[in-house]
Amino acid sequence: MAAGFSLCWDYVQPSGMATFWRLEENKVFEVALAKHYLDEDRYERIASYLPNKSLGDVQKRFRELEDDLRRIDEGCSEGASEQSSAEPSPTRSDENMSQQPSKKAKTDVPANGDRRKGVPWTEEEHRLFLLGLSKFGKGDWRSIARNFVVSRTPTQVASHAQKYFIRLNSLNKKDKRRASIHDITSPTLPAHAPNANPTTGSPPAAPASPPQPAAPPCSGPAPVHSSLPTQAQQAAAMGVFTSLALGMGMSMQQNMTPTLAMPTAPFMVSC
DNA sequence: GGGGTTCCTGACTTTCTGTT
DNA sequence: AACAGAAAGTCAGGAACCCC
Repeated sequence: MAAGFSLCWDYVQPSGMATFWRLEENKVFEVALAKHYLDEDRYERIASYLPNKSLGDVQKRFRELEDDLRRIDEGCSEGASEQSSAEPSPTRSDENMSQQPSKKAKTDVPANGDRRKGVPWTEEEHRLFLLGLSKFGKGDWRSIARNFVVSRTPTQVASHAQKYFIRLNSLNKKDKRRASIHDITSPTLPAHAPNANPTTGSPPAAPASPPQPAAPPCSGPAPVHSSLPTQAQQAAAMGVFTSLALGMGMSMQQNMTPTLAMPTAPFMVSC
C-alpha cells in the first residue's frame, strides 16, 4: 500500500540517459509551471526554481508534457486513458460510480442519511483547472480531469466549472463579495505568493506546502470519504507531471509510485 | 467583545437533455 | 442503450452582520 513508498521516482529518458527528478523537484516544476505557464520565458523562470536542473532539462520536460497532451488530443494516449479506466483511483469515486451499469446507481450516501463531506478545492487544483480550461476549453471536463486536475472526477470538474462561471458572471453585479477561490481567473500565481520568490530566483523551500491558516479537514485521520483527501491533494500536486509520466507509458506502480507522505497542504486563497 | 442570526459559498447530488 | 454534459437543487460550513 502506501507505506514505504520511495521518496522520489526516476524518470528514464527514451535515450537511455536517466534524469533524476526528485519528488521535491517535480513539485517545484509543477508549481512553477502553473505559475509561469503563460509566460514567454517560462523555461528560464521554471529553471530558476530548479538549481539542479538545466534550462534544457526544463525545456525537454515541458516539451514532453506538451507532446503528451498532443497525443491525448489525438486520442492515442494509451497510458493516461488506461490508467484512469483500468485502474480506478480511490479518489475517483464519482467516476467509478458513473461507470456502473446503471446511471441510477446512486451515490454512496450512507444509510444514516449523512451526506458526504465535500473536499474543498485547493488553489492548486483550481489553477490546474484553469490550465486545463485553457488547454481543452469549456466543456471538455473529462480531459481536464484526466490530464490536469487528476484528483477530481469529470463530474466534480464540471460542477466546479459551473460554479466558477456563475461566479464569473456575477462579478460585476455585486461589489461586496466574500473572497472566493473562483476569483482566481488566471492559472498564474500572484506575485506575492508566499511560496514564490521571483526576484531572487531561489527555489521555494516547500513549493507545494505554502502556509495555510487553517488545517484542512484531511489533515487528521483519513475520513471515510471516498475521495481520500490526502491522496487527492497529492494527486493534485502531481497533476501535470503525472499526466506527463503516464502519457509516456510509465507505470505508476513500477516506476513512479508516489509517496503518500506528502507533507503538503492545499493552497489557500490569499485575498 | 460576545453571541446569535443571516447570507453566501462551495461540494455534491439529481435530473434532464443531447450525442454516440 | 450508454455515456457525457448542463442545469437546478440540497446541504454544510463559514463569513458578515446585527444586537445586546
